[in-house]
Amino acid sequence: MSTDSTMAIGALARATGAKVETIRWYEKVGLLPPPARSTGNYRSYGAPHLARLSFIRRARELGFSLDQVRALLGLAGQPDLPCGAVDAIAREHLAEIDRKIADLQALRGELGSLIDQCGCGTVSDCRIVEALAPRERSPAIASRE
Amino acid sequence: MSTDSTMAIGALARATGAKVETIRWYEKVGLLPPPARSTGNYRSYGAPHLARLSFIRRARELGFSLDQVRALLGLAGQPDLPCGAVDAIAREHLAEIDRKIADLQALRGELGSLIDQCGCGTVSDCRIVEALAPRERSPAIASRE
DNA sequence: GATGCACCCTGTAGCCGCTACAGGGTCAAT
DNA sequence: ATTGACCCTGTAGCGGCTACAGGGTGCATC
Repeated sequence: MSTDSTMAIGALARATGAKVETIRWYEKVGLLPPPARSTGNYRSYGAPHLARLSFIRRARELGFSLDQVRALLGLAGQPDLPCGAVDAIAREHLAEIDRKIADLQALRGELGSLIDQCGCGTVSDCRIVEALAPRERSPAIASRE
Repeated sequence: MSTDSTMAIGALARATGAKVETIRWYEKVGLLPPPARSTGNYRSYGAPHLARLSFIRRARELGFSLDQVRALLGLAGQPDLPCGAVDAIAREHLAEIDRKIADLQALRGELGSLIDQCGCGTVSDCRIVEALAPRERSPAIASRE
């Protein structure tokens, strides 16, 4: 049949949206198994590689770390286990996302109110600089060397 | 007077909450000017350094990049300029924070609904794995090699 | 058969913002 | 004299790639 679905690294990259260098790097760090090589020493990928790399890409898009991806891949290969472990990884990641959102929102609030207070005169009476640099270069402190 | 406010690197670290290595690194990348040295070649910091490092720390806490901090420090040293440039840096940073928040919230939504759909049976019918790995290891694709 | 071009290979260095050593020197107190 | 806390320089590592340099391969075209 003509469905001899092997491809070189560039085709795999196009099929998954990953960059060629990224694929090689995933191989180096053990996320993708080393594929067979052609006569000219080219990497030759089949459908399982495509599936695995797609998995990795999707998990990365969801923000999982490579260590988490590794764990998920390990679990995905054992379909008879209860999926509590998968759930735990996902929930932990969700909690971290929530933490990051909260941090950024706090930041946003602080920064936003600083910007709102800026009357846009000169730097010397800019609230932003003032809030950052308490008395820097003011005679009271800076001149005492 | 006893207010000879020079200090070694450790004291500066304690005063600002930065780590000693971080301070040396800031010097290396040009954020902090190289201070005077004591007889034993110890760095000797004064009040201007303290103020400058405090500025850096606060800006970093607000999430500015080191390049942005550099720009802000440059502007802060010229008090007679209009503060529009400061404002611009801050607004750009704010916009980026907003972008990150939006990205994370989208992520959170996706991941949250995946987790909600997990009936917590076995891995093989886990929605999370399923969503990540479309048909990986299923006979339809994986076995065709 | 020579040329061109797209693709592939390995290996190394760089990005950000630190952090963590290793292997020494200095200083004050005991 | 010795301890111990501090300081110094220099290098390597983190995550997750990205970007070269300097070559080899494979196929089409003249």
